Amino acid sequence: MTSSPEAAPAGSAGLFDDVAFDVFARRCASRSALENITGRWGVLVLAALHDDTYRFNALRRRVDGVSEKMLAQTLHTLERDGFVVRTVQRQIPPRVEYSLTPLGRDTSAKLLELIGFLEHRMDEVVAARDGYDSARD
Amino acid sequence: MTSSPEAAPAGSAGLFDDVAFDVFARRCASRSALENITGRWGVLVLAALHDDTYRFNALRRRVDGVSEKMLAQTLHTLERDGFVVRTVQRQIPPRVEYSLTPLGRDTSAKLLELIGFLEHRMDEVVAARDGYDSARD
DNA sequence: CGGGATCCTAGACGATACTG
DNA sequence: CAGTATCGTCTAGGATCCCG
Repeated sequence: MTSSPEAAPAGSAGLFDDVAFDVFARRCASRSALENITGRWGVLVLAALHDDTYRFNALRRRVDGVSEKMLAQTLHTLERDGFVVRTVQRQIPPRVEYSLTPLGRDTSAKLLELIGFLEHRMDEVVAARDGYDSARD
Repeated sequence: MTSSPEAAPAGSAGLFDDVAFDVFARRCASRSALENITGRWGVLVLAALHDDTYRFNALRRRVDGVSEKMLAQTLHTLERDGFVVRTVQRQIPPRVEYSLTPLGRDTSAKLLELIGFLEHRMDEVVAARDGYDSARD
């Protein structure tokens, strides 16, 4: 195996010492990949695509608040990283569908777990916020 | 229990219909909470704190690339949301330790799963990037 | 319908300096 | 050591227009 310039520096393995990538290292490729899937819109797009394939505007409606520009940009990034597949059906009007790769599906499963967990324990978060805020009016 | 203005609009439950929070809703409190834990520095801080308690500057060294300002800001946000605890020991020089609440620990466990999964499959991501980039030089 | 191109602003972010 | 304060930069992100 040749050396990968994007991997973590040799000898600085992070959480898992059996892999060459370390998100804690600033320049490691896994850091940017993590940012892409946990980014503001990345998480939501991946989570949405876990259940269904979506067309652009349907996805835009599903991910409440995303602009056209950011949705397009997010989809490009996720496609480049191998999480999302873009399928074009030439016809009038054009029909473009977005779905997940196997990698994307496994990733979104993890994200869905996180989201489900968070939604189930949001009452604790809300309580913490209330306490924190009222403690310093 | 009184009605919560931050919860998802009634009738618009998202992924999990047994909770009142929906990250897909723009104004739901769970959306901002999700952003706080999956944000650029939030993930890494929570992941770092899963194993150890850290002092400010040690954490700064651990999370490669974070600035003082962003670390302080991230810690404040996570403390407010009830994920992180700040413990001050008055002495000279001052000693301040950051650790996780039970909620924070459960959350970081999920994040660690995601990170581990990603690092283990980064070769697929790297390959996808190579293919994508060479396809349109 | 699916987006690319442009323009613009708010806020994210980093570097530095300073305080207890 | 553990921050806060200030300032400047930069880019994420929104609004708009337009084309196939």
